[in-house]
Amino acid sequence: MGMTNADIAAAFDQMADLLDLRNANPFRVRAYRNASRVVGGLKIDLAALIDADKELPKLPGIGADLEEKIRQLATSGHLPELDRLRKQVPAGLTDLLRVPGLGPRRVRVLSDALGLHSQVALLRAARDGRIRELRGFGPASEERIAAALEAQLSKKPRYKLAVAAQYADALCTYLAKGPGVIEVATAGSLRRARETVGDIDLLATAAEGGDVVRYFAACPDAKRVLASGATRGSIVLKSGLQVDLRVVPEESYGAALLYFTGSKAHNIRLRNLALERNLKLNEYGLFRARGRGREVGAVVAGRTEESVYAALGLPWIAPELREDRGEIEAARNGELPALIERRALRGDLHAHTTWSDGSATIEQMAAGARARGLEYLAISDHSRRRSVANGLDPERLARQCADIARFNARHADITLLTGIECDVLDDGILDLPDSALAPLEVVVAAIHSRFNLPRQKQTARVLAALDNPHVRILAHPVGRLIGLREPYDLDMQAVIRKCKARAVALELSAHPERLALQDLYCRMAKDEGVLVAINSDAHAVHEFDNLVYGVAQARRGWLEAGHVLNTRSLAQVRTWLRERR
DNA sequence: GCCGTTTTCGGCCCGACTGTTTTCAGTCG
Repeated sequence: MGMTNADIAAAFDQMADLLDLRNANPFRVRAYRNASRVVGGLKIDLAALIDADKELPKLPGIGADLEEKIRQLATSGHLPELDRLRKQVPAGLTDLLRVPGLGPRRVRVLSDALGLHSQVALLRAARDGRIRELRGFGPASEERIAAALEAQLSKKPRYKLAVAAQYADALCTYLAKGPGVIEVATAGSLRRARETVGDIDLLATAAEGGDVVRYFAACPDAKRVLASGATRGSIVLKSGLQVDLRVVPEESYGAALLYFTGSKAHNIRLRNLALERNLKLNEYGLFRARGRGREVGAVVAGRTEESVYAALGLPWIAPELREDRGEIEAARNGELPALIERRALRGDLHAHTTWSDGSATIEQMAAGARARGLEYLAISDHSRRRSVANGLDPERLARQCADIARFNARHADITLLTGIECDVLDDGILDLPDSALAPLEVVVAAIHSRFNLPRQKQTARVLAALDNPHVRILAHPVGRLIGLREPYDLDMQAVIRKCKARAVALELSAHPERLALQDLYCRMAKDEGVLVAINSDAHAVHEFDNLVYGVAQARRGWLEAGHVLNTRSLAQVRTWLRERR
């Protein structure tokens, strides 16, 4: 039936939406949302396991009932209960849940009182002034709904990590000069280094919060102020990016940073751990629980993140791991990975020059790499099929190799490796003949055409390319461009197994538009014993700076330095590159 | 719907802000 984990997760999410709208038990709704997240974050392919008649592993938050529903989905592609619910709830109503400020209760009011079942109809009603008459709504709500819909219908994008990081840096500098501000930090998905960021979360410490929030709201780049209170403020920048600020006293810094960094699922796990120890965790600290309700006792921890984790019996957990994908268990068992850091990278195995579509010469790129602490750099320009990129044919490639040899003879502070980013043609044949590839040190295979082949054909094409004995690295394996082009349809499990069999490394492109391998595939590669190469794919000198984002993505994928090819010394990398299987 | 070395029933994370109220529900993160 071809049900992927993502399909199953989507079905559970729809169940949650529909149950929410039908006013079901909120904990039941949460169980479905939780299950959706768990299934969506799995490395193993559930449908494949069921197909092969194997036992499903015990998954947290998935009991007998949800396991049975997973089986139904995997075998039939349908969930009878979901189909039933769909008939009971007007189509389109779940779209209204996506409107900021609207939850299940208010959507139900809109549906019952005005028969509104779509965002377009809702916008019309808001403009006609029909919303303000409803119980629980007013002129301000109507205004906000109209504004949110207009923004949403014209699509509110998520921002690439590298872009959001620039706004965050500027705001941190501004905030640090605020009244009574002691410390400023970024939190949220930005600190967890997710590949895209929906909004920016900032944290500041100060004795008096209200002044800081007012100073924040008056920031020159703010277009609109959404909220402004004694400890929290929220603004929209001129670029459309939303920024939330939280201000806490110094002694709560660690607890607040933890709380504001998330993820939500990670926080809930921590709060449950606290409850088990008769403690209570909130953004102000970890406290002894006293009786029921909101009353709390003496503070146990909170000044630093480390102190809170320690009081819960855990070592500090890196933000990139905080997704409730097993990091709590790993921490408890002392099995947290020693995550790779940027300084562990000793080289870069994919970069371009003016020989194809790069903007800098071989000499300039080498100097830029050296200035950023790299000891070696592979020059891998495009192959001839990329004619728009001035791709290299065998004759030009041979001349470039001679150039590189001359460079290496003259320079001792960095070593260049000869290479190519070679196009994979339609049936998995490479763009250059073996005679041209054989003398090279690094052949990076890449797909730049026919992205919409069906899954089976695309996979066969990639597997065939991997059978070429000269291929050592598979470039940006899913071809996606964040926000521009979806990943092409590929059986990554099969590709990773083939890489293992052929001793080919998978590239994690640090280019901000790509940032692929995605985190889940990094973990898959690690589990299968396939090396990852974190490469810049730099077309200009400053693009070596992107390597830090590649490293961040690798950290989200639980990778240690030992799992990454270009943390090795030049001699070790050359040995590895020469190996054939 | 899940979960359990005190439990197979009765819990389920927790607080801030807003708008619409006249003390609080709904939404959000």
